[in-house]
Amino acid sequence: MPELPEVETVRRGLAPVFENAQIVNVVVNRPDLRFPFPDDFAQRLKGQYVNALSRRAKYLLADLSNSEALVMHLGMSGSFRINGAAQHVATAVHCPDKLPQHDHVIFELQQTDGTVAEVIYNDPRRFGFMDLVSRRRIYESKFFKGLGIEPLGNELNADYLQTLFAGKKTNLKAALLNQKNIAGLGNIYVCEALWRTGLNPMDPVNVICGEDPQAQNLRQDLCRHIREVLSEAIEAGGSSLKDHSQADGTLGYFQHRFAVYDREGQPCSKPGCDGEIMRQQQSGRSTFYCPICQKSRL
DNA sequence: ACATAGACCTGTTGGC
DNA sequence: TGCCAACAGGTCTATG
Repeated sequence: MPELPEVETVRRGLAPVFENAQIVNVVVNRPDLRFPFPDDFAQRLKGQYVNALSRRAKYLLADLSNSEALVMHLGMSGSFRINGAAQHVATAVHCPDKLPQHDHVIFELQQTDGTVAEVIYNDPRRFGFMDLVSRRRIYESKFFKGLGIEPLGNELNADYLQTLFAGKKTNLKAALLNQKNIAGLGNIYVCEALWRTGLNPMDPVNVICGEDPQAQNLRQDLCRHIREVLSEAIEAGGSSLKDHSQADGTLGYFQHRFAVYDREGQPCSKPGCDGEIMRQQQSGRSTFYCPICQKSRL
């Protein structure tokens, strides 16, 4: 589930139960996810208050009262759900003799009104991970050091792309996926942003570099479309592939608005374009694009 | 410096 | 129905 809009959706869903709550218990059901849990993970969390739940790129950050931060990444298949008492019963009735698969971490969070909420991290593929990092030095930590700019902030603009891409030959798809350039985009939203801009994913980044007006416009358009597609997706509660849901169980619906992603063979929806969406592998991952309105500029 | 392939995992889907 | 290959929202490493 997790590119920037999905992680932001998760953050918004979890913030009400995490923020200002006290972590009264943590259950860890295995020694590792993608990486081993840090030493004394549960003990270090127990008793802490959560001051804020924020996001950087595809990471969630819980600021703790002991000045550590809980860093969480969802990998490919990580998700959270919040268990109220009622839902607990419902689960028990539904599958009485079976524990839910892949529930790896359970946070018990005491709310300011005294009730306790359970937040459960589930991750079938275990590409996600959690760590504890000093809050003050978090941006020097291995996860955040070298991470590129936030695409929704002011730093993403035509000049930034010119500086970043000038003289490079990397293809546009790879450059936008590279978290060192812009942090938070993933396979879906890169494909969508390039389609909106009419850029060919296989073209080198220098097709949008230079001082001529057309290149400048393309850079501006790309920035604008990146921001737009991410904002619209956040607005829609993210994209729910498979049966993936938000923390409260509702589904995001941006997947219904994909123009190219997972639409191989379907007609291009750009007005006046009669192209058909193609799929092509780029460094091992599927790229979706319209060969007509995303023609190469070389 | 950069591109590509492979690795890490499990689950789902589509073809035969 | 069963089996098998291909594929999946991410990122890290090794190799050319």
